[in-house]
Amino acid sequence: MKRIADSTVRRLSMYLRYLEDLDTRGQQTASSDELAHLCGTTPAQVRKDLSFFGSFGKRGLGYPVHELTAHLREILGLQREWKVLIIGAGKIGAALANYRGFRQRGFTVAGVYDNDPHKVGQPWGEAIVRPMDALEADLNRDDAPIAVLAIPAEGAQAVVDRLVKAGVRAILNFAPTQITVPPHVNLKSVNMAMELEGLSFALTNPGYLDEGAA
Amino acid sequence: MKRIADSTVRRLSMYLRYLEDLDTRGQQTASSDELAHLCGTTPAQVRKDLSFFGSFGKRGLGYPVHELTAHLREILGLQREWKVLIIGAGKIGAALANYRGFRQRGFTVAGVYDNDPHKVGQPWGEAIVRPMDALEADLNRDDAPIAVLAIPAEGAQAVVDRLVKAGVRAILNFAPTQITVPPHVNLKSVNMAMELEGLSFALTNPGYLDEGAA
DNA sequence: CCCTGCTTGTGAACAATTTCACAAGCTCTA
DNA sequence: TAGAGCTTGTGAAATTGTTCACAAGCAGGG
Repeated sequence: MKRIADSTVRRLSMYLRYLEDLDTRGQQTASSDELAHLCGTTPAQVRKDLSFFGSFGKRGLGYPVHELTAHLREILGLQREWKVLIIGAGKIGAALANYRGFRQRGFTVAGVYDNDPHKVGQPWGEAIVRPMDALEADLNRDDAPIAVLAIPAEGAQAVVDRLVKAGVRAILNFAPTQITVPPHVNLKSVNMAMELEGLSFALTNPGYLDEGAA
Repeated sequence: MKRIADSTVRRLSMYLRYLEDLDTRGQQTASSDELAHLCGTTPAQVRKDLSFFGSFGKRGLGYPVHELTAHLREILGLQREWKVLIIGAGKIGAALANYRGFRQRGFTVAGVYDNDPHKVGQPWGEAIVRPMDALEADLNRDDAPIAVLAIPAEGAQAVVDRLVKAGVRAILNFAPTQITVPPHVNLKSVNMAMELEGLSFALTNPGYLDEGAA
């Protein structure tokens, strides 16, 4: 019954990635210290993060790698398959679909949608690009719960509204604009321009100092 | 002399985007309330964020759109041109380079690098893909301060080490792996798999509840 | 010029997250 | 069985980030 911080979930995801590595290499146990070093955090943080969900470790020994991997997969909801709709048959969507970790983690592309008549009907990975207008009908049939929004900012909100109305319950937004959704829908936004501007800020204001404008 | 939170910088970036919009539309002033609604935050947050850098508003009126736009550009270091190296001539790099906000904000692609002999020498946007081996020599010549890492996880750290040694001072990492850099180098990581897993978690554990494992 | 209505700027209160510090507990050895 | 050496799990403290609440200040009207 406890709220889990977003940052915690992101770290869990990272723990999982490295535990999988260790597991493949046959390592039996890993200490919070080892995990912390791999993931660039602190041992205390690792222990606290995991403790929200149970006691998975053995004192004096560390965490059993294989078991913890399974627990994390379950916590993150990765034992099942997630169908993913990709909205926008451009470079970003292609990058995502090509990414092999995508499928390894149980995410499969259920469909690709675009407005551009030149793209509609073209093969795209293992799918065929479908017209945006088919969204609603397809959704009723397939019931894909996650949508990746990889279209320009203009019109993004309108597409989101359609997705939400059609029953999508989670959206990963790459459009560089603010999107609003009803509270029962989960939204995450990734904004590449924003990240670059963060770097620009850091380079311009070394050490994050306030230059005292006036 | 005050530390600025990462979240604050991201919001500044968002304020700038919407202020530019308002400015193009000829709007003279904007209140913290209006900005907050556009950006999905609170008026108090807007005022606090801006107050770290000065007093840009007029009480009773709001903020002068055009002026504040200029101030934010300066704060974020966007009056100058930033040269960006793209490491990895794949889909992600292409998505970034294609993105029009990229150039609008003063980021220009200074070079694209890849190891794949099939890609080296090919035209790529307005650049020509160069071999990874040319990195060091080119950097001495061009001195590009920002690098975008769009290569697989394997070998990412090695490439980063080379970039750092060659004088790169900011890195935007899309490789799904933990990267370490010396303290004088700025690093931001974007991990698409992690974001999707965050959605999976949210869908699996509605309301972010602790299911009380045992 | 004074009053009303509105909006900023900001210290102080609050909330969330991270770090600390240490008791509890496991394994191995003798 | 007792003791040494580790490492977990977790309340409490510290730190970091957000929200509140209100005095200060500007514009416009009478």
